[in-house]
Amino acid sequence: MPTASNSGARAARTQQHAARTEAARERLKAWIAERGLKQTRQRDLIVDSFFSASGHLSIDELLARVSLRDRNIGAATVYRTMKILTESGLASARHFDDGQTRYEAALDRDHHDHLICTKCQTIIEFENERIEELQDEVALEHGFTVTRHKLELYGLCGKCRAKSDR
Amino acid sequence: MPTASNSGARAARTQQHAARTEAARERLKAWIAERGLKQTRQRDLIVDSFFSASGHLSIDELLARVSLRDRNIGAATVYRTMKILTESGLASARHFDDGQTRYEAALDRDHHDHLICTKCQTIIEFENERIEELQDEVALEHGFTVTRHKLELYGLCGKCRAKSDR
DNA sequence: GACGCAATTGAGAACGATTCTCAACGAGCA
DNA sequence: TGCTCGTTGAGAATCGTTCTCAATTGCGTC
Ligand SMILES: [Zn+2]
Ligand SMILES: [Zn+2]
Ligand SMILES: [Zn+2]
Ligand SMILES: [Zn+2]
Repeated sequence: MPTASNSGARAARTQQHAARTEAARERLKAWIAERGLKQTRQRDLIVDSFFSASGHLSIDELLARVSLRDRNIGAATVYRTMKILTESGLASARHFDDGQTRYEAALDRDHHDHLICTKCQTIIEFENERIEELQDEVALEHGFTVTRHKLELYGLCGKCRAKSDR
Repeated sequence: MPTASNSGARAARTQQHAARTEAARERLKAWIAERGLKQTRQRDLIVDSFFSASGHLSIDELLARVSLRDRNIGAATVYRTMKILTESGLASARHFDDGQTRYEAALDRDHHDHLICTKCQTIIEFENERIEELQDEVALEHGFTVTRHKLELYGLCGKCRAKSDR
């Protein structure tokens, strides 16, 4: 039974990713056409690899996935494609404290912030409406108009703390 | 009268910086001695330049100040010295979204977060106890133990918004 | 004050992430 | 099918930062 429900969950996730990839490709196609750009085999492959993965991918990680399908795709193309995805609003770039830019799917996604385990690199997403409100209040008190913000909590996740407590 | 009060305020600030610089030098001396390191003319000059300035300095900005007093001090030495100040807890490194590390004095300073104007680069500091509490709550809900966090609000300050509204 | 040695320094090389350059290639359109 | 440009891959270039190394200099010891 656990096996069945696990594979069921996995199948659902896969299907969800497939739908998401599909939608992303549609939107990108339109965005690209609007500006007289071109759809290429490389871009399709990169976009596919990106949306069929989950989480917060670095260029290296994405390139690794892409290379499995076509080892001739260069890093520059991956950088260029992610820039396009970011500009079109389909992905968003995040700069955590590990030195490299990470990208996450932004398609129909709400705003959220992150909890990051400094030991195992697990990233957990959260939304807290009250914090968002307080941020606006703080900004207002200082005469600021906030256009974006970054809230990252770094620490140890439950598993890693358990290990280090031992 | 405004001139007098301005110069008075300036004098008070200068004096405050002088006291701060003094205290920092004391502490650094002890910290350095404890580990068998050495006090050098270059370090003294850099530490002096750093603490007598205010705000969030980049290495470039600090090096510029340092160079006014001794044009032979190399960038590597500034990097090395700021690393020591950071490790000793006298300064803290911040990574805003402009690509370079910025340092601020951390001597007897409470935790605070930042509001950053993306137009004129003004940085305003704030503390909000309620936000800090909510962060801990969020972390707890996810089984995390937070060791540090980053909260940065990017937007336009009052002045810059007024200009762009025109 | 001189001595010895480890710590420090400055200059430039090396680094890692990212962007740029450029010649070859290939989408999209007539 | 042929043209025109946008795109590609590889390597050079860039930028902030760290490393390397030979020369220098604190600083405890005599
Ligand atoms: Zn963890
Ligand atoms: Zn996320
Ligand atoms: Zn401003
Ligand atoms: Zn600050």
